[in-house]
Amino acid sequence: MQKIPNMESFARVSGISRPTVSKYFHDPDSVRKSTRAKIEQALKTYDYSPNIYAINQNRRLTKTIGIVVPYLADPFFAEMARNIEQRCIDAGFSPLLFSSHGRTELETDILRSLRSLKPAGVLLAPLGRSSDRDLLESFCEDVPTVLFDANVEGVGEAFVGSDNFQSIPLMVEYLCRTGEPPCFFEMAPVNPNANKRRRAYTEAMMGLGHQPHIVHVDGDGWAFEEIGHAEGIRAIEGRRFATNTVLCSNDRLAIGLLAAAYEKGLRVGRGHGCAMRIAGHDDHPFSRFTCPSLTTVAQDYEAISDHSVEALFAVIEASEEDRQRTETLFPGTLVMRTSA
Amino acid sequence: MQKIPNMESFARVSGISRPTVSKYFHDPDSVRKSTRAKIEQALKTYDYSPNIYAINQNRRLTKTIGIVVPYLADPFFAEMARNIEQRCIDAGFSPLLFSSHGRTELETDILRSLRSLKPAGVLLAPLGRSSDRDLLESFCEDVPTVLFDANVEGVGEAFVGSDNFQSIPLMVEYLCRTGEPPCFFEMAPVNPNANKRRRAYTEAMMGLGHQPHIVHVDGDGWAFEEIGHAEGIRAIEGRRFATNTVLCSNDRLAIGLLAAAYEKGLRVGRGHGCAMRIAGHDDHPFSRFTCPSLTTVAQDYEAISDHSVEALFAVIEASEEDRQRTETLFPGTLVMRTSA
DNA sequence: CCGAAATATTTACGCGGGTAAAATTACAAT
DNA sequence: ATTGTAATTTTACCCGCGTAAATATTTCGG
Repeated sequence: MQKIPNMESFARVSGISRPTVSKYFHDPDSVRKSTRAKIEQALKTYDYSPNIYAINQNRRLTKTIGIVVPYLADPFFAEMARNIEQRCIDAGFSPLLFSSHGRTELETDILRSLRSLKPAGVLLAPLGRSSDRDLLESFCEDVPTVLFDANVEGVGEAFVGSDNFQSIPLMVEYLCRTGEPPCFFEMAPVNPNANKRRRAYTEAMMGLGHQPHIVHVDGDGWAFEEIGHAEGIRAIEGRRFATNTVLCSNDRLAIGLLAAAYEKGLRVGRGHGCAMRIAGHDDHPFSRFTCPSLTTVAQDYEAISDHSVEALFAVIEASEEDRQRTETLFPGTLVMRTSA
Repeated sequence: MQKIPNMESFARVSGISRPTVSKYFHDPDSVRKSTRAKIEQALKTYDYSPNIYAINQNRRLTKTIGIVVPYLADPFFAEMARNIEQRCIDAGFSPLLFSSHGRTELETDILRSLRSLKPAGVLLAPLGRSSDRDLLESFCEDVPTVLFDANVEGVGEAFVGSDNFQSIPLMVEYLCRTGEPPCFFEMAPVNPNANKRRRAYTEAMMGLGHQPHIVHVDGDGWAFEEIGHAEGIRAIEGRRFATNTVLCSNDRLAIGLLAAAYEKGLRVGRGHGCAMRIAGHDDHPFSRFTCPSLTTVAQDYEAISDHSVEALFAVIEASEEDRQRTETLFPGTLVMRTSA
């Protein structure tokens, strides 16, 4: 199949003028039927596709959409990104995926290069605490941006996430009802969610008339399992868990703690002969396959990603005026498995 | 800080001609020192960066590098991609990351749009069996491509992966030496590696004078843990494992089988009181945190990604002539944990 | 079959910057 | 100071396509 270098030549061989061909590529239905037939015939005979760079250079807003997640090696974000990507494709956009890998410099680099790509919009799950707020703000002024997963107050056109103040009490209530009230196992918070979860835990416990017990451990970065494991062992050895039930700030931490308990010979579960109960939060894709399987709260991945995308499209289509920032929180659902 | 719309204006305010500024942006050292100082001074005073689309449109080879993996929700590929991304950035390229999500159509879509991006090169971990070979071939003719993880015979400028015929025998030998000879637990192969591993297993067993036992289970797609779990339970119930030791085709399958064994009340490990031993292959990032921790063969992630990138750079810099296709296999190392 | 509105196509120009070749400059050696 | 040469800078002309305005064509009521 003969390759055609540019639209000019392609227009010539299809017997149509170049601008009409250009119209066709933007919207095949915008040209006369007979014209369209001619073009599509030519498309079968010759190998041609418009040059992406030339297309975008002279257009005010491109068809690309940036997706930025803090840590792609976390299957939670990988799944989320997958969902979002698909929605964008379905809507005729070209998604570009970036991961900050938990590093502030990378996030800023990504935003910088994203800005020069002039994307139609960006879906951003920010690092959170360690994000460069000034940069974020100025970025969001240039590019329609929807935040998801982690909120940064006042930044972006919308925020979509899950409602920690609903999900954590849900779990606390369940744990209290079925056994000893839980301690809360957390690490240094990487984003606002962690803080909210701690507060939600404390409030829920107080509400039920129990004394909250927070086991706070050190550890930086995104190697949550590692932290949960190493610090879990230390916490167990130091008898830092006041009750036999531990609610972890997230599933990955719980997976680490599960490994710690196993190593220390503690049987985890709610049956007889079990020394401890462990619960998580997020319904991580691997939580079904831990031993024992992890009782957790499922975030509504799909609702969050779907709604994020829709919110972004709404912003893109709306004019500058209606820039009413919205925050949407989805409730979690209890996933009872065998660990608690 | 005042925004400057294009290079023309920027050149004017810095008192230099546009083409010289253009040169500067390609290589700051290629202009006279005094010129560079002027430009960098202006860069501090005004806000300007060249338009990406305009830059690339008229250049034969861009500075973008495509990275394509079959399934990004698999932390193995996520880690790999992270590594590769970083190397590309360090070398002054702009990596773009894509995931086929295990679907052939998506892989072809990605390759198609990648081709029109005119990337300097592409690092591709193909789906394997379900890849569109014709498309792959024609793609590789247009774009310098290095395959990694899964090979497609004869396609691309190079292949970099791990040596299944070294790693599997390593594990088989270890398992035979320390207990009952292993069965081999596998699912329908998604790529050539799976086939190689089965053959390597069979040969290794024969070589040691043992009868190979292959437990082949059904299951499509990339939900390996799910398959390992569901089919693992059936295999255990049906007593399909001829010995108490199971070598899984990969870690994710092993994670599923581990969950199955746990549910069936079978204690896994090599100590007394253990009913079975389970080993994996890949050293998946989560394998350290399974219960019990998974004995496996570590693929040399870093070596593979590093070498892939270097191979690609070599191809990019070399001329058309020296297109000697190379295959590089890295050996695995035994990671003894507690499951076998 | 006519004429006006609605569509479709063409004309003409611009976008932002790459890059060969010409012109200028710098620098070292006479 | 002069000259030769290498390094820089300019000149000049593209690239491939978007898009407003002008023109042509179709559609359709009457």
